[in-house]
Amino acid sequence: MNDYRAAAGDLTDIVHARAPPTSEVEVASLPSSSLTVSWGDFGSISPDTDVLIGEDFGDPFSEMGDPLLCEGDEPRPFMRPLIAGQDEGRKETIGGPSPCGLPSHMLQINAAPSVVIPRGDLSYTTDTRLLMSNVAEERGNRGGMMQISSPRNNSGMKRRKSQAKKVVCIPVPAAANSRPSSGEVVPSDLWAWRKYGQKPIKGSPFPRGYYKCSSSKGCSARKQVERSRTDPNMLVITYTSEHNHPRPSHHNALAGSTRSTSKGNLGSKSSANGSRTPKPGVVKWEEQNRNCSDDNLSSTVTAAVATAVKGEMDEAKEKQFDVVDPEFVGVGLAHCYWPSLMDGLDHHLDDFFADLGEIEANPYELLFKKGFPSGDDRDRGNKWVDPFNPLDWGDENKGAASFWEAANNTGLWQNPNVR
DNA sequence: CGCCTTTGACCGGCGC
DNA sequence: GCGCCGGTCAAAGGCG
Repeated sequence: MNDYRAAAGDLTDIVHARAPPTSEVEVASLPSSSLTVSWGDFGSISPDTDVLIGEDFGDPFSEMGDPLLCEGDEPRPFMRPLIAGQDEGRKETIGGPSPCGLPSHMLQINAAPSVVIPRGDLSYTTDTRLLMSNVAEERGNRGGMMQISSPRNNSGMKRRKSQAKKVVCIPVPAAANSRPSSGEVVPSDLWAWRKYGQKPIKGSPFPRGYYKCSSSKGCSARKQVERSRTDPNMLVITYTSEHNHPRPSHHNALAGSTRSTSKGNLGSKSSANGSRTPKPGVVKWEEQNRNCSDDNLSSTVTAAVATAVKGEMDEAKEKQFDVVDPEFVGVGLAHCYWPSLMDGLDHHLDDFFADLGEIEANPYELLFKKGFPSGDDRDRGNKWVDPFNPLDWGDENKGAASFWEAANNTGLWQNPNVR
């Protein structure tokens, strides 16, 4: 049994562990009620159970309910904050079906230091040095029981700036993986972001993209998007600073958001790496409705905006990282809202996002695609589909279809405020 | 023309 | 003090 140590104390630090199908987690001492454990079904990330342990990612689930909490469900014990003096010693089993009965599952634990001690094949403490050493051992070893994604957070490394951060981990839309090293699709929220930099990150085969809010001049909101260094199927989005302006309306957001083109090869330096991606938001409704009958369409599920970050999937493959099933469709609350948006979609959008609140680092806002055009697809001029148009949910999207089938079967139309 | 991405340069924090 | 590294800037060029 490996004894992995999860350091805590930095918002940006997330321990991403791959657990065996069934593991037992014991709640250890609780210094506060800061621990929440949430089920999250993120689609076909892996056949195994994933475990996310980190400290205070900004608690993206806190106000909106758990994304996998089924409608009508009472908050489950593992979905509420654990309470000191009450939950110590309580054990939870990681594994088996998710609460909503969907096939794969991920358990995310937002943990304060020293509060979770997975048992069985998992073990966490807060010993930073051990974390570091195990990171080195485990990197690239998918056969291990777990992987730790970020060695950065430890008491020995100070943050440059004390900034509030929200970190969200989401699965990489599948077609981004199928896309050769040309680029990586980043699901977007409805803020408008302008990419202002990209840097290779030491220890990771994937670069990190830097984005500024372009909705309003002077807005200091930024986000960083990178792939998890240990699980290339995961995107880690780090939000810093707050928006100093209201959330843009849907259309405004799209208008000011990431540029894109349907041309696969522009012959420019930017196209040389194939990183430009179509922007679904600029596709007119009429086009979308036409496209939904296009069998060749690699359509989008929900992405309002897609931006591109140069990826290194080939390199990842060489390192034997898993590449997710191209049929993968991310599962987030946004999906669960679609049925209610079927009628008068435009009219309801404002309410929709108003309901979502102001939590920008929120998985519900993560808008996934139902497949992404490969370079060839883009060359053929295939359009991306507006996720806000339910008619764009074509049958060819098996991943989305399976999701919706499962969701229908399990009553997954959720109210994110149910908790 | 405005906004976008790309990308090399630059800057500052940090470890040695 | 030096080098590494992450984060940001800004020029260049493309797109609508």
